[in-house]
Parts: sequence; C-alpha cells; structure tokens
Amino acid sequence: MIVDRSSPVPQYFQLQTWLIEQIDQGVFKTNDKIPTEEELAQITGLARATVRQAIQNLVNMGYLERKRRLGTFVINGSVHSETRTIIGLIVPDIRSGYAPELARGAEDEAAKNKHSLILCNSDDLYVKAEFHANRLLENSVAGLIFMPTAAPDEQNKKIIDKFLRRNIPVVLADRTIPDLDVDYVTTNNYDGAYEITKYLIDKGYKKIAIILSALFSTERDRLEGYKNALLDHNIPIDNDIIIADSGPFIQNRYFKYARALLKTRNDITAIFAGHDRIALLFYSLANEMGIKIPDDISIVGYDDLHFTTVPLTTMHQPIYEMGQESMKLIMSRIKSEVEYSRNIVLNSHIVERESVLKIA
Amino acid sequence: MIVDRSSPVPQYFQLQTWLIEQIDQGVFKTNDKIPTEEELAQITGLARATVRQAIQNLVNMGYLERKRRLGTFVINGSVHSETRTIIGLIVPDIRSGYAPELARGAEDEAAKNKHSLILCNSDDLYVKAEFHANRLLENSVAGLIFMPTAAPDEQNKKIIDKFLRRNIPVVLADRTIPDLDVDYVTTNNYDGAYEITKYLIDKGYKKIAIILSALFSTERDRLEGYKNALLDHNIPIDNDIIIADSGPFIQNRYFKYARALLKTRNDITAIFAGHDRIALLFYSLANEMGIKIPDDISIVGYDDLHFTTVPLTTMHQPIYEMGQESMKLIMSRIKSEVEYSRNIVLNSHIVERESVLKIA
DNA sequence: ATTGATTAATTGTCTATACAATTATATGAT
DNA sequence: ATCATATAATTGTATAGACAATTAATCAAT
Repeated sequence: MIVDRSSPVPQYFQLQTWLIEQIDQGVFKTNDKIPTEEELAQITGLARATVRQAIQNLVNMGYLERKRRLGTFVINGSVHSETRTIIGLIVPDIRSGYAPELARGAEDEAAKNKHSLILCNSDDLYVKAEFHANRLLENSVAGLIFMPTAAPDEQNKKIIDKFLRRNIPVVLADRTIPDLDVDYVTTNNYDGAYEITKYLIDKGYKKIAIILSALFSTERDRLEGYKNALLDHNIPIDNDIIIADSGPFIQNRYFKYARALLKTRNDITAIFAGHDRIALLFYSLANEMGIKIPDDISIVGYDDLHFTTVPLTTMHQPIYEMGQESMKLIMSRIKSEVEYSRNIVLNSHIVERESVLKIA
Repeated sequence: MIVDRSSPVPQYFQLQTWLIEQIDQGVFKTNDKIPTEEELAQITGLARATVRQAIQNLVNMGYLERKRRLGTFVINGSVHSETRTIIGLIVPDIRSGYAPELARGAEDEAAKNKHSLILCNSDDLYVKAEFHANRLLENSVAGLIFMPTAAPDEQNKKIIDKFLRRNIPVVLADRTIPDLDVDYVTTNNYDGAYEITKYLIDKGYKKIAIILSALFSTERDRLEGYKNALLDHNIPIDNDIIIADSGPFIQNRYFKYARALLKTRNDITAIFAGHDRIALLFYSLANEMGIKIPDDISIVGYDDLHFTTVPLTTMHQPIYEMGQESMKLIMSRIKSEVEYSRNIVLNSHIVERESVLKIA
C-alpha cells in the first residue's frame, strides 16, 4: 500500500516520498516515464488533483519533468541543477579582443534558456581564475564556460576538475587543452592559418613573416598551418621571420618585435599577424616609419575585430557563434545526461579588404 | 478587472501577474498582509483553488510567505542581502562603446568585495531590460547597476522601482534620469563638451558642426555645453549644422548624416562628434571623399575609446572608474543603511592627438 | 518526399465543495 | 497572574469532475 489514509502524514506527501524512494532505488530510472496521473490515482486510490500535487512538488524539487501528451519523466539525477540558472564565464579580459562578442553570444543563448551569465576576468592569471572559480562554486552555478588562462595546462585542469567533480558541466571556449576529455568549442585555426597563408602565396608572396604568441593552442595551431602552407608550396621556412612570443599579449613588446623585424629584414614582403591587434600595431608603425600598406608591405590578421578605420584583410572568426555554441553545450548537459564529450569546430573565412596587394 | 476570462492566458497566471504588479507598485508593501484566499476568490471571481495556485507560485518565487491562521504576507526582499553576493549589470550591449571598460571596472570592484557580476544586455530596449530585471530579481541579486535604456524615463523608472521596493540598491551608470532620487555615477558631460568646444574655438574654429543623439542625458548635456561655449564666445548657433538624432546609434544612419553634412556645407571647418564611434565614421568617410583630417577638416570625439589607428583628439572619460564607483556605491548600500541618495560626477579631460589643426 | 489534417494521450487549467490543522486571541478557571 | 480552554480565521489537504491545450504519431493528399 502506497498511502496510508489513517496516517496523519498528508497523502500527497506519502506519495511524494514513495516516488522519491522508487527513483532512488532505481525502480524509475533517469528518463523513465512514471505512471500517468490517472494511473497513479488508480493505483493509490487518490484523486488526480492529489497525485498532481505530489508530482508538482517533485517537479519543483527537480526530480521529475512533465511533458504534455507524453507523460512525466525522471530527470537526470545530478539533482538540483534545474533550479540553478546561472552560468559562469571566465575570459581573460572583457575589454580586449573578441571577449565582448563571445560574452554576448553566450549571454543571448543563456537568456533564451532563462539563464544568466556571471562575468569573470582572469587576466590570463591562474590565481584570478581560481578565485573566480571558487566564487562561482559558492554561488552554485549550473555550468562554466572557460577560456583557459596562460598558466600551464595542469593548472587549468585543476580549475576544470573542481567543477566536473561536482557534476557541473564545463565547456572550453576558443582555447583548448590537449588530452583532456571535456567539451570544447573552437575554430579551425590550423585550416584558417593554412588558408590565409596560401592566400598570400597565391598573391605572389614568398617572404612571409609571422608574429604571434606560442602560449595558446589557437595560435600554436595557426603557426602550424602557416608552416605547412609554406612547405606545401615549396617555400623554405625561415625561422628568423617567425616570431613566437612565449608570453601573453603585451602591446609594447610586440611593438618592439615589429619594429625590429621591419628594420632588420627589409626583404619581407608580407606579414601574417597572429591576431588583429598585432596587425593594428603594424599600421601604427607603418605610419611612423613612412611605410605604406599594402603598397610597400602586405599584411593579414586573424579574428576580424571590425575596425572601421583600417581596411585589414583578415580571417573572420565566428566569435558570437562560439559563445552561442558554448552555451548550447552547457544547456544540453544541464538538461540531459550526455555520455561522451563533444567538440565543436567552427569554420572561419577570409574577409578581403585592402591590406594585401597582388604582386604575382 | 483583474482577470480576463476570455484571455488565453491562464487565470491563475493573470492573478499572479497582478499580484506581482501590486507588490512592485507598492500597493502591497513589505510585511503587508494580502487579501485571504477567500477574499481574492471573491474579488476575482475565481475558485479558491485557482487563487491558491497563483499564490503558491509566488511563494515558490519568493514573493510571498504564508502563515497559517494569519494570512499571506509580502516578503521583505532585502532580508537575505548579507548572504547574497551577486550584483546585476544591465548595459545596452557589451560589445559596443565603452561597455566592456565599464563592466571591467565594476567587476574588479565586485571581486574586491567577494561579489560577482551578472551581465545583461538590453539592446536599449525596455522589454529586454525588463526581462533581465525579472531574472535578476529571481536570482535575488544584492544590487543593480543600470544604464537606462532608450525607452521613456517612465519605463526605466518602472524597472528601477522594482528593485528599490525590495530594498535592493540601484545605481545608474553614465546616463541619468531627471528628478529621480536614486544614486548615480556619471561624468560632467556639460563641462566636458563646453571645454572641448572651447578648445576648437581657441584653435581658430567658428563653423563647428555637432552630431549626436538626443536620446540620452549624456549627449543632451553635451549639446548644451557645445551651445553655451559658442554663445559665450559670440559665435551664433547655426541649427543647420546641429544634428541631434532622436534614435539610438545606428551606423548607417549616421553615415548618411555625415555624408550629407560634408557635401552640403563645405563652410564647416570643424566637427564635434557626439562620441568616438561617430568620429570614426568621419575618418572612413574622409578617406572615401578624399578629405584630409585635420588638414581639410578638424574633428574631435568624446569617450576616448583607444583606437590605435587614428589619432583622434577627444575627451577622455574615466569609464573604468565609473564602473568602479558605481560598484562602490552599491557596496556601501549593502553594508550600511544610507539615508540620502548620492551622485558622483567624474571629471573628463581632453586627450590631444592629431585630428585638430591650429588655424588661428 | 513534403505538407496538411486527424486522432488520441497526456498534462494543463479550472470549478465547487468539504473538512482538517494550526494558532492568535479571547474567555474562563484557578 | 497563570494556566487551560474555546473560538474563529486562515491556510492546508483532499475529492470529483469538466474541458482546454499540446503534441507525437498516423494517415491522407499533393
């Protein structure tokens, strides 16, 4: 007998307790359909309204989910994730690069799902990321979108594990970590770099310098794409005109690299800037040194931060979509049990403006 | 009439909405007893069970509290403010203008106080702002930093009141609302505009056009500053070269204004762009039309979004500090009872670059 | 194949009614 | 004064029944 009508315990509550027991004991498993309200009324001898009250409470508590016409179903056991509607987003700095675009994509998608976004800036530092991670956990966020910091992979993993251990889904955005079984969304940096290098080659260039950071998977992939494009077109790789900085982006440092490069190697005819902000430096520098882009030197960037002031040919990255897709992954993890980790690689495409001259 | 029986909206939901409204508008204040279920049934003409459903939902949402034999009471929204450590930030769009800088200032200050920031984009639309406001309330934020939308003041006030009624502190950032007793942080737009207009006058200019939006207090103040600077220097105001758009910033529309202005009025020697993004348009346009800045025409902007590509002389606004100060106001409200509302006006200063030529 | 209409299952909304449980307050007894 | 008891107001629990809305699945038409 499920409900004891002589008990002082409310009958809806008895039913509720019984249902929880069944779920806990695995009689009703995740995603199972439990009996319909009518059936439960029959079985227990209660009125449908009473059954409904019990079920409604369990829905509120995050045990069950109702679907019209289909029935009532047991929800993913990682419990109260339903009531939590805040997602954390850790980016290096909301002011720089494409972070605003990414945040906006994520926020829009979150809003669609009636979730909110907590914004955290790590400045690419492990300590700051960890500080925020702890605060997010205290606020019991339902998920985390994380751009790994410039710290070693091991440290980033530590942060990620904190969440995963508590069954809080994590998605890496843009930057990835090798050999880590976690969802991520990125763009095809290797292919993109290969393509835009080939673009320069097709325009007649052979002496193509590249300047970027070796710190992040994204830019390391771009470097590989660049190298292989050269090799595939029988252009020797000249390590002197490959500048791969080991630290995060610091404007002044890159200014020095750029200045040194332009001064010492006037055989360079084209430059592949690891990202658009580096490309911008060259514009300023060209101005300063009386060099004309693209007449004297051609340049391409990567990202497509829409500057209206310089006509930079660059690789457009779908950043907004990256934010969106990251949030979609989080949402699907929250809503249902996902067994395997999923990786989304978005495609970039060249946006041709006027920073490259055809010389072939 | 509280419920419209012909509406497709469920009646319990209509009642629910009505009750929230009453609470928001202060008809039912904190700790007030609302009518009993029986009374509400009478008033609305609904069955008690239906009334009950509405009330139950509001109890779950944290609006109401039931006490047996006593009735149902409005909950004091500020009760848990010590334990709540999340602050809402509603900006038009995190991608545009200085929103990232503002967000970063606010976030850093929040982090110092072990608080977190929920980021919301309103797109300057009332409906979106309201959606986010409701979500923030559901997440029981401890405070709100709000950039009013482009909607009429009354609507923005409605959103603000929702928070204030629950004793949740609100700070307006950058844009203010006249005759509203609420904390705000802004910059001295009037003085700044006066100063930069005077700067142009001192450089020898008399025919100074201005282009901005008349939608926000900030830009309206700038327009006044511009006008008074002219008047004080005995320069007649020429309404033909004052373009005050009534809508939000839409790039293409401003392009048209700019193009028309440059084509029809070649007596103009200087331009005061209401903000830097407008100034940028002139750079693109100048390029297109073969006009040189500053040789053919001088231009100043407002904001100082640091573009490395064009040497724009502009009014630097301390946006990061604005975010910081806004958050500081929130924190002081959270920590202690503040009786009076406080207004902080930050000072801007001119950053001289190379977009203005001396002709006097 | 795609689109459109139909059907049936199930949850969603709503009414009208009844009695139970709780408890602040008033009343009465000591 | 203190304690016990009754009272009444209000929310809490429960029933039985009706119709609405949604939607997966099926069938029909193009």
